[in-house]
Amino acid sequence: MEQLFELFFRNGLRPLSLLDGAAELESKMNRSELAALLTIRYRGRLTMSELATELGAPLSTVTSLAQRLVRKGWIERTRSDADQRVYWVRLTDEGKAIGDRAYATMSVWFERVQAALTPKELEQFLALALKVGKALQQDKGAKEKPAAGKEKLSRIRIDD
Amino acid sequence: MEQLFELFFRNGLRPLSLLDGAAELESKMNRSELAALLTIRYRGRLTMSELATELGAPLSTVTSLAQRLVRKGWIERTRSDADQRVYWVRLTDEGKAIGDRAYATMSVWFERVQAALTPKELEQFLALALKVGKALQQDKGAKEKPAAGKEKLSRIRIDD
DNA sequence: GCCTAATACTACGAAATCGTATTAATAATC
DNA sequence: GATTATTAATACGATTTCGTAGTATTAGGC
Repeated sequence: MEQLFELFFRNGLRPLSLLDGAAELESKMNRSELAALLTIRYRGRLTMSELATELGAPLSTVTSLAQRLVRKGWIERTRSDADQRVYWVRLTDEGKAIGDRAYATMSVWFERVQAALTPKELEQFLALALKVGKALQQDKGAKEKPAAGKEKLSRIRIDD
Repeated sequence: MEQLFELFFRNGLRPLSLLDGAAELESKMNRSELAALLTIRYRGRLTMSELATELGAPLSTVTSLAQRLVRKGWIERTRSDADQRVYWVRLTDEGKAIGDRAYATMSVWFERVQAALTPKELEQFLALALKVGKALQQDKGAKEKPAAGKEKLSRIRIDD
C-alpha cells in the first residue's frame, strides 16, 4: 500500500514522470507539449478551454502553449462559427505525423503492460482502474450517487 | 490495447488537484512544493539529488525549490559530515505541521477510492496496479547512453 | 430590444522551471 | 600523493507557467 501510495503521488503530481525513454521525443518538445499533442490527437479537435481542463492547466498557460505549437506548425486554431469566442484546436498534418510517432513510442509501454498481465488480469485491471478513475474525477462537492458504475466485479486469481 | 490507451488518456495526463478544496493550503503552496513536502515527509530525510529523482525534476529546479522552502521555514538543509558535497533535507517542525495537514486533506482521495470499490476489489486493484507499475518501470533494452544531463528517474520499489 | 451577467479567450508581468556551465568535494588510477 | 575522473550541488540566462486584469462575444432577465 505504501508503494502504491508513492506511485500514485508521483504520477498524480507529475504525470509522465514515470515514463522515461521518451528521450527522442523530448528533444523536440517538452512534457506539456507532448501532453497537449497526445490529447489533441486523441480528441480530434477541442476548444482552448477543453484543452486546458484536459491538461489540468490554467487557460492562460494553454494560450501560450498553443501559440508555441502553432509556431511549430503542429496545430491550427480556427474560430468557431457558432460562437465567436471559441477557437477550435486541431493537429496539422505535421502535427499528426509527430503525434503518431509519439504514440508509437508510447505504445511500447502499453505492450509491456499487456505482456506482464494475463488477459484476465488485464481485463480486470481495466475495469477496476476505470472505476477508480471515475471515483477520482468526481467533483468533491458533489454528494456522490453511488449507483452507476457499482456493479460488482468477479474476483480473479492474480499470478505473481 | 485501445482500452489501455483510453485509460491512460483519461487519467494519466492530467495532474490531480490534490489539495482541491483546501483553499487555505492551496494558497500557501504550489504543486511542486506540495510534492516536495510530501516526499520529504514520507522519506524522513534525503539528499538534494534524491529529492530531484523522487520528484522527477532536474536538480537545478530542485535547488531553487529547496531555497523557497527554506525561506518559508518548512525545511532545513544541513551539510553532510560524511560527504561535504551532499546536503540533507528534512522538514522543520513547521514543515511537519503543514505536511500533516496536507496529507490529511489528501487522504480524501484514498477514501474515495475505497468507497468506490469493495474490499475485495480494492485488494485486487492494488495487486494489479503494482504489477502494472512494475512493468512500466522495467528498463527496456538499455541501448541509450544516459545522454548527458538527463536526470535518471528513481524507481519505486515494488515487492511481490 | 436593452442592460447586466457569464463565458471564452488573450495580455502582461511575476514567479517557477529547465538546460548548461561552473564550483567544490570525493573517488579512482597510476 | 599527485592527477584525473566523477559526483553533488549551485549559478545563471532563457523559456515556460501562472495569476490577474482586460476584451470581446453570447446568454439571461425584464
